[in-house]
Amino acid sequence: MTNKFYSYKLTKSEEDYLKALFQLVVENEKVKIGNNQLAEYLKVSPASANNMIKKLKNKKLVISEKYGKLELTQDGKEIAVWLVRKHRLWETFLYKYMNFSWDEVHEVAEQLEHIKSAKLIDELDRFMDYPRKDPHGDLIPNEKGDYELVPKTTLSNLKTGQRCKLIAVNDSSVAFLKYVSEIGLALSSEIVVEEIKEFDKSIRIAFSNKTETVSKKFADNIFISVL
Amino acid sequence: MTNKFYSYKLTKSEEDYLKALFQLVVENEKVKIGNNQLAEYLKVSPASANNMIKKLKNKKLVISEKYGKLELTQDGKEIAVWLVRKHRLWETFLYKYMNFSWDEVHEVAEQLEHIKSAKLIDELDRFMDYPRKDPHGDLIPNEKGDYELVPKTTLSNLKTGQRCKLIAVNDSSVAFLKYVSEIGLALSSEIVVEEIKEFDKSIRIAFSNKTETVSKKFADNIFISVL
DNA sequence: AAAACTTGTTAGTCATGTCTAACTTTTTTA
DNA sequence: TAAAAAAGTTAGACATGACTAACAAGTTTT
Repeated sequence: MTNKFYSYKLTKSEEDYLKALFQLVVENEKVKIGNNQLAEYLKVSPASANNMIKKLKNKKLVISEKYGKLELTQDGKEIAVWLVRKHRLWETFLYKYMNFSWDEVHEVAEQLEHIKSAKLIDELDRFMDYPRKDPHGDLIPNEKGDYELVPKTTLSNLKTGQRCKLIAVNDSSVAFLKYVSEIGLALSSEIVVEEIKEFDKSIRIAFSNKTETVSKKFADNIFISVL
Repeated sequence: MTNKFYSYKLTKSEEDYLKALFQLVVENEKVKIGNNQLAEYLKVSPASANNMIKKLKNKKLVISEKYGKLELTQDGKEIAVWLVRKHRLWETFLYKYMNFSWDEVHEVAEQLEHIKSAKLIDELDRFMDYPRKDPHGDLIPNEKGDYELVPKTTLSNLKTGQRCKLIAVNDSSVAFLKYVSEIGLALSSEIVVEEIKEFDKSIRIAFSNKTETVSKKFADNIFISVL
């Protein structure tokens, strides 16, 4: 309750848009994020996104000029980080205590992140002994709102012969997460790039004594650190 | 997810109305619950309640004739019990693991009970080792939807000299719950009725080596079993 | 630089759920 | 039992947040 951001009294939708903007603008470090990209990301029409952006501009959480790129204000950014923190703490809780699998946590955490109670989040953090990473390998911002961006390279950026370690996955698609765990990849898996097919840039990778061929699209969503 | 009631795809509001109806019609065993009582309970206008009742009648969750009393169908009742189960499990979780006090649990549980995930509730139940009572002393319906009503007598029904044990409190007002814990009453407290004032039916009670005088309204919200 | 394409905006509609004000029906009470 | 009070209903307005369709502004392409 005694969280400065609750004075904004945002709706669930407004929160969704702020978090989406943060993930597009800040986490992906894209140069320019426009209205239509935001709409596509949130699976709404461009008109809906435009409409919401107006509201968030009135509330001084978003800045943009007409026909210009979208940006978050300092407050907008802080609220978004707070939402990311809540999302990741809930994911960790579901995974570690509620027996949820990798691919099940996201959907329920999307609901739980909108629960309004600063105390609940602080206590959840304490209860889990202040975890630093969520089940997908992403860093959890602390209670002061400090966030760190892991410089993320994707598997698709590697050359033949390189070795790497899986540090995170893009968690936005259940189908993708299912696929990842089905073929046996997990956090910290060591992967060797055996071959990159000229034709469609699909990649043959080796890990834990097996070999799999994955598409470029798949590899785009696997974040790794080069070994 | 694999809960039969999710096929109804109810909104948060629809769920609130169903739960309210259950608590008025079934738990309080009132003979007749009308539209305006429902409205008052939910703190909405009679028009709003009327509007929602129409929707729930279309969905075959509520039955009533024009100008007649309100009732839940079997499905309506089962959904409401499921909501009560979720609410009470979350209250228990907040109280036992998140260091929430008696008077803090209700508000947050009101939000948490709308989270859609049957798995989460089952796991939460398992995690807490299948608790039977919530922090206010109310019984938690099991996963099959069996619910038990504790025959509730209120403190205000006792005569001078009678002894009783506090088994539950009405959890609908934070101010009330705060008052209860401030004067030192808790679940299982033994109370003796020392005197009932003729003038306003206020009651002097003795418990844990102290004496307090409480109003009739207060005593109406304290549920006890006679010793 | 004009045409074509992409992106952003506006106008108008719809569903949900709230409200007030006015009206009708039922119940109470004098 | 007839008037008054209480309870229930309807009509119409509003806010939120989604949509489609049409249009305007920027960006490429040729």
